Amino acid sequence: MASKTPSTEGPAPEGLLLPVPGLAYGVLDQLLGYALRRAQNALYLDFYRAIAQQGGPAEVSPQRFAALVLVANNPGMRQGLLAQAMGLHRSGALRLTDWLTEQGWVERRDDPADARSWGLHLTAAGRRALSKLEQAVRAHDQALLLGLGERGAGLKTDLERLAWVATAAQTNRAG
Amino acid sequence: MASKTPSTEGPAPEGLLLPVPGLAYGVLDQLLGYALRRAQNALYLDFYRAIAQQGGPAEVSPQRFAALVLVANNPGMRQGLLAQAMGLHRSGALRLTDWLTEQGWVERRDDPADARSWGLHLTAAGRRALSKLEQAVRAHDQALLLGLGERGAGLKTDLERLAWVATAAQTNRAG
DNA sequence: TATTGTTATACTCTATAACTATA
DNA sequence: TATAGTTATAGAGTATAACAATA
Repeated sequence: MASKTPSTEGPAPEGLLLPVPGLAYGVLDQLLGYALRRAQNALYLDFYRAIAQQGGPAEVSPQRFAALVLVANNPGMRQGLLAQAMGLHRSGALRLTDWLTEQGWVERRDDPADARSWGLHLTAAGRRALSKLEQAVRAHDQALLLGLGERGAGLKTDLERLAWVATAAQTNRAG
Repeated sequence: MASKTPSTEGPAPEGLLLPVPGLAYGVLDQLLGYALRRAQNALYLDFYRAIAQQGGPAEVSPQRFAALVLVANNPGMRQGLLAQAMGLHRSGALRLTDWLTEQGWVERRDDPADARSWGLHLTAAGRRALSKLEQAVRAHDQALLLGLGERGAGLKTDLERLAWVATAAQTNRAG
């Protein structure tokens, strides 16, 4: 490895990433990966709009939303498991949990099975917040599916398969 | 807007973001957006592997690769245009250009039409580097398409459409 | 000895604001 | 007065390493 292993660096799409008329994109136009990046960028930005518009609290990133959903659906889950599920380091899951706790949405309770661990639980306020957020996110997603027409359903399946293929490629190459 | 407009915040997927067996994902499993995030995450990580494996210089992120391609295909393009094409602030394009220049891949020349601007150009080394990188990236992308079978081609089209739909949704909502 | 969570720190990427020089 | 690029700085997000408590 040339230097520090950039393996887990962040991509961080930012502003709108759209084709600029008159610009030549070369290979990029042919790459599935670039099309994926553009789509992800657009959805990411739209996610915030959807939440803000709905009156939901800003600062709820897709990641924070995902964490809230996971805790809601897996009451008592450990922080470390949250980290694993979200592809984060333990310290990252800590920050995430801190933030959710500061919002009053999540609670750390003692884990009866292991005194080192926390069990994460939604508070009543967390359930209310999630309910609103989930509604907004669902509507947002539905609108996209609608815009895609009949291909929408297949797209989701294809993306899941793509994630699988890319991961398998990694495993093969690494292992 | 509720607070500071998080509009252009970075998502920064990190480690591998895969379904953890036994964990309940709730809505996430139903969301196109989450499937997209997972796919993007997997491809992003695989991109580095593909480049590193091919012997290419590490630290070449998808973004840096894209910038290199853009400069190659639009000789003399201004930094500001690069920023626009990549959804970045001017200062971000500056850093990006600085890095490419440090690698000896890109050169800033005076823009004959506007003394305030630079014209960005690939160096000979840049052309060589791009040639190697492009080969690796193309192979990487091809492997993914292959893994997807007949749905691969359609997927790219669908993603482009999805980006368009999400962007239109934003514009409608904002405007 | 390994694991869970924490703390402190550093690194990367991005944006904002103020500045220079051109237009 | 507006634009291109720069500089300096701040902010969000992540990782690393060392530590305490527990397994």
